[in-house]
Amino acid sequence: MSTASRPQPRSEVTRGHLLDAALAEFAASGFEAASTRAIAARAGVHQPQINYHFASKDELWRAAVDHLFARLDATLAPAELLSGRERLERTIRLFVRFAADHPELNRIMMHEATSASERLDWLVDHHVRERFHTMASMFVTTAHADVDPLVLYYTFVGAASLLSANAPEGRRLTGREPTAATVVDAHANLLIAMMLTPPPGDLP
Amino acid sequence: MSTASRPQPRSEVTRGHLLDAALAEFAASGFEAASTRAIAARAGVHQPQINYHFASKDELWRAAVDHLFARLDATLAPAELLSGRERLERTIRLFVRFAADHPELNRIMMHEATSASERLDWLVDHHVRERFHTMASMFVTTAHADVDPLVLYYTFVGAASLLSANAPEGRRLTGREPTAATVVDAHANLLIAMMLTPPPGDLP
DNA sequence: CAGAACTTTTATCGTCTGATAAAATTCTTG
DNA sequence: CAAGAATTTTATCAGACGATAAAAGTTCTG
Repeated sequence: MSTASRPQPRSEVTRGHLLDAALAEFAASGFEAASTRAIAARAGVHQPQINYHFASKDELWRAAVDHLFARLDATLAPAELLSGRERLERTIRLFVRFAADHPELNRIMMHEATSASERLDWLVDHHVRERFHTMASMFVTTAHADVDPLVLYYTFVGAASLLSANAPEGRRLTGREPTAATVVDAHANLLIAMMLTPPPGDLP
Repeated sequence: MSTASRPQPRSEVTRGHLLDAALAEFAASGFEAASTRAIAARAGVHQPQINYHFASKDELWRAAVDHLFARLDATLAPAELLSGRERLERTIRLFVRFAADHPELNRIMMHEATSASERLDWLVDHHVRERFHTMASMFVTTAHADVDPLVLYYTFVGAASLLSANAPEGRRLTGREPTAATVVDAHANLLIAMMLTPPPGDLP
C-alpha cells in the first residue's frame, strides 16, 4: 500500500543553495536586516521554500552557522597534530587564511556579538567557549603567561579578523584587495610575530 | 508684523536625546534593523519627531555618527602634542579607553563595514581615510617600517576594538566585564607592547 | 495678552516582513 | 505507467516599517 520514498536529491541541492545564500546575506546585513526573500532570490528559489526546508528564519541561521563552523574546524584540524610554538604558528596561519576565504564567519560573529540575544547565547555555547579556552591556553603557555586570557583572546581574534571582515571598508579606503594572497601572508606574519613575542619586561 | 522666534531650547533637548538613542540602537542592531520607533521610544519621544528634527533615518544616522567621531577626536587631541613613541603610546591608551567607554563607535563601524553601501562610502570619506593615514604613518615610522600599512591599520584597530565592541559576547563567555578599568588597562598595555616592539628579524 | 512661529501629537499611507495554506508539479516506486 | 509521496509554486495573511499631513499644544515676541 504505502510506497516509501525518502527525501529526494533535489531537496539537498536547494538546501545547500539556501545555506550558502543565507551565509552571504546574514554576513552582509545581520540577522534581522537580512530578508528571507533576499536569501531565497540569491539561492534562486522561491521564498516559501525556506519554511519548507527549515522550520523558521532562526533555524536557517543556525544551520548556516553550524555549516560554516564545521568548515573552520576542518581547516584548523591539521594544526592540532602539532604542539608548542609550531602549533600556535600553524593555527594562526590557517585561521587568517580561513578568515580571508570565508569572511562571512567573522562578519556574522560581529553582527551578533554587539548585543545580547538568544542567538548570541547559542553562538557562545555551541561554537565560542571551547575555542576560547583552547586558544587562550595556547597563548598563555607559549608567550604571554601573565596576560588576562580574556584580553589575549579578543586582541588576537580582533587583530586576525578585522582586515577580512571589514574588507569592503579596506577596498574603499585603499583601492586594494584585503583578501589578496600577498596581503594575507603579510597579515599572518605580523600576527605570528606579535603573538609569539613575549612582552619586553615581566611584571615587577 | 512677522514676529521672529528662533529654534526653541526644547528642540535641542529632544535632538540630543534622539542622537544618544540612535547611537545605542544603531550600534546594537545595525542601520536597517534599528527601527525609528525603537529609537524614539528609547529617547522618550514619539516616532514622527524623528522626521521633524531630521530629514530622514539616514540623516539621523549621519548626525549621530558625526557626534560620536567628534568626541573621539576631542579625546585623542592631547596625544597630538606629543611625538614618536610617546605619541603612539598615548594614542593607543586613549583609543582603547574611548572604545571601552563608547562601544557604539566600533559596533557601528563593524555593522557598516561588512558590505558596500553609500553609508560606508560616506564613513570612509568623512571619518576613516584621514585617520588611516595618520595612524599608519605612526606605526610605520615608529616600529614597523616594512609592514603594509593596510595590514598594520586593521590589525591594530581590530586588536583594539573587538574586546569592547563584542563585550556582550565576552560577558556571556566569561561572566566578567570586558570594559572594567583593570581589563582596559591590561588591554592597552598588551597593545602597546605589541605595536611598539619591532618584528624580530627584518626582511633578508 | 495676542498672534505668529515652533514643537508635539494623532492618524494614516503604501510597502515590506516572516509565515502559512492550498494548488500544481515533479519524482520515486511498486 | 499509475499511485502516492516529496517538492515547488502561487496566493495571501497580519504585523511592522519609514514617512507624511494635519490637528493640537507650547513658547516666544511685539
